[in-house]
Amino acid sequence: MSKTVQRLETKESIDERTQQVLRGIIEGYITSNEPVGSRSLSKSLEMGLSPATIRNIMSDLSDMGFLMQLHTSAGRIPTDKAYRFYVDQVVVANQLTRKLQKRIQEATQEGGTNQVEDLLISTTRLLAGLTQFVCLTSSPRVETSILRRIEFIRLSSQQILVVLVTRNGQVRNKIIAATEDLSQDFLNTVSSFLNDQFHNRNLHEIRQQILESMVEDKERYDRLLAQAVRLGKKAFEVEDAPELYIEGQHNLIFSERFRNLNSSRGLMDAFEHKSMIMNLLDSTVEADGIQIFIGIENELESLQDCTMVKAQYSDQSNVLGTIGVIGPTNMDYQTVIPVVDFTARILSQTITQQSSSCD
Amino acid sequence: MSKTVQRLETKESIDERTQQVLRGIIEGYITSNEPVGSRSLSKSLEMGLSPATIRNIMSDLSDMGFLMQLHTSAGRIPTDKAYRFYVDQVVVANQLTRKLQKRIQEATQEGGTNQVEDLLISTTRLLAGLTQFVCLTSSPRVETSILRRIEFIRLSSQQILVVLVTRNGQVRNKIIAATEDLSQDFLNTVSSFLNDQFHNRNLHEIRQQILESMVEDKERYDRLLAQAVRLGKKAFEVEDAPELYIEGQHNLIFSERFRNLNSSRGLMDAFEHKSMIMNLLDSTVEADGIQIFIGIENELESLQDCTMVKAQYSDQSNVLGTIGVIGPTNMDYQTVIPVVDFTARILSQTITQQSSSCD
DNA sequence: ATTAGCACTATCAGCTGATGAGTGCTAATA
DNA sequence: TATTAGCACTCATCAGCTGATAGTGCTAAT
Repeated sequence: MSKTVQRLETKESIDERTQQVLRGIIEGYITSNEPVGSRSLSKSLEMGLSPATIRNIMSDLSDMGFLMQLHTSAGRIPTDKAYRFYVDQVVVANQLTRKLQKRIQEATQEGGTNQVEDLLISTTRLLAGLTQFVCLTSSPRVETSILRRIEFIRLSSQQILVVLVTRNGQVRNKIIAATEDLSQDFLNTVSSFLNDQFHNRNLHEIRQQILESMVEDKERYDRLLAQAVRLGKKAFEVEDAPELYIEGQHNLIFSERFRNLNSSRGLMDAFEHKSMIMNLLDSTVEADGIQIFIGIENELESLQDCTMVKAQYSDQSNVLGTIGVIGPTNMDYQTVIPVVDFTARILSQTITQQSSSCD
Repeated sequence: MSKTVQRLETKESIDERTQQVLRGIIEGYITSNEPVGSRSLSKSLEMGLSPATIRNIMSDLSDMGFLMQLHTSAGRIPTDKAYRFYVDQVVVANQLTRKLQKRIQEATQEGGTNQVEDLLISTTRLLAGLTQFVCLTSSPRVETSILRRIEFIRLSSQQILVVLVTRNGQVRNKIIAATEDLSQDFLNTVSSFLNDQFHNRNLHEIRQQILESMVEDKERYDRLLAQAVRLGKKAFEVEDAPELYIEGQHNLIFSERFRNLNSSRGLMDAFEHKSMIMNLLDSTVEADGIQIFIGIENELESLQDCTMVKAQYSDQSNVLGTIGVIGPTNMDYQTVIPVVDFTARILSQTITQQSSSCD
């Protein structure tokens, strides 16, 4: 049933006037959230067309698959195909108001402790608040993060705390069990050995190399090296599951805009399966810029009544993660798109600043 | 409007048969979630009382304030006062099934990384799942936590990472700005100085003492001491806001049991004000055991359609925090109470194990 | 090519009467 | 005297009907 629709095409040539009518219907539906009928459109368009003429045009648009009716005597509403047309052909990259820009910038700046986690959470919350939709953010994959510093702290004879700092300011803690009692001094030697060895390498590479070291001739190891490898192995076994931040779920239920959604329940349930949502969020075709998935363009069935607008964020060199919102298909694309875009940019910028404050 | 009702009293002496009827109504309403009428009660009670007699008794109970009617021709439902009677007089501390006990124990055990945060989150989720209500847990107050270890890690000339480990296994990270470039060696000296000085003291005491040191004659300080105090001050300025974990909010909306709730919206909104909820959760009169707040016994207005069942958890010496559920007043007290109780015990037990694995 | 006119249709709010579950009261009963 | 049967009464709910409204499609006139 759920065959994957990559993207709806809108190549067909539609004559100018018809386009204008279509645009009118789409924007009417976006603002009113009500099916739009020929009479009211005739007035609001101010093109001097009678309702009857509009009806003819509407009929054509229905045949072309741009419009549909919920029931015979209701006005028409745009199909996913219409929104795709609208986004591709009509929406121009318009500027955000200075006011809004400032608001985003300020919100991103604040938040005392300058750790990435906090930044991501507050940004996610911000975007959920601004759009009144659900906002999702994937945290940087630890896999590809670059090691800035690793440190071992002896907690007791059986427990060692690993502190792992990545270049972009993520800090991970993990308590590992010690197989023998190691002194703090010894642990310091191990950390500085690992720091020297793996400085500025990404965690994936590091893990690889440690595994290789382990199969090498064990005879050749001195105690330091042996322990370094052993501790390193445990330390870098960071949970592969990158985190996903979700904010604004309550909008799904309380926001008026979501009201003609079939199953907000289904969506809520989907959000429980974080890994699935992660994949969806991070699966990205184009390298940069905004990506928009309208209705059935979404692979996930419970998302097929919604539009997802997302953008990647990155530091100076790498793509780190994705931030996006999920809203009704008749969202106000004209403002949502630039808001997501700008937020992602600011996020990138802030993270870049943080990670460049290394030595 | 919202005058504080500490606790509804149930001193009145009610004759045995009347009590049984009341109990029947309460349990009937708990299981069916429908007002219970005289006829059906007459059958289910099997006391050989005719509906008419039951009606008379019901009428008395209404006068005493134990029952009310939503409308004339509907059956009766228990008042908050009735639930209070039920909880105090009727519900006996019954045992959980072995099966359920095992389930709680297992769920608490798992979860690889043995840090308190993860434990609290997974326990909160567990309890929300078991009860199908909303579950709240307050994390241990950092204020009163006992220092196990503090460590400074030089990230760059301007940034120092503070790692703070408490006795019960909480790890806090904080990046602080350095006023001058300090070597890692020097930082190590500072950490071990602070560790010596403050080992096994709670953070609140430590902060006090540092402040006192600062006002002492500064002339007498050598460089080490001066820096130790300065860094220590920043390091121990941990955010005072303890964390609050909330799980199962969707039950509020999707669970059948919450259906006769006036405003789930109001509750959802209340949950946004975490500090307020925190206070509510942590404000505790009695020292230990289960605490139950029924309907209007709750101070918070939006909670007055609900019952909150909570219990504190602790390590070997101190109360650490509170775990509780919020559900409809006609929840199944017979099982909810022991579930919360048992979960809190297991939580205490697990945390105690963790912190006793120090040297 | 456009439009006016008309028949058609679905939804919605408001009204109706029937039904049923429940009560309270009173008088009969054990 | 406590219990119960009987009866009148009260509401909430539901199905079915109503007219109003807002939309459409089609056809014939412009």
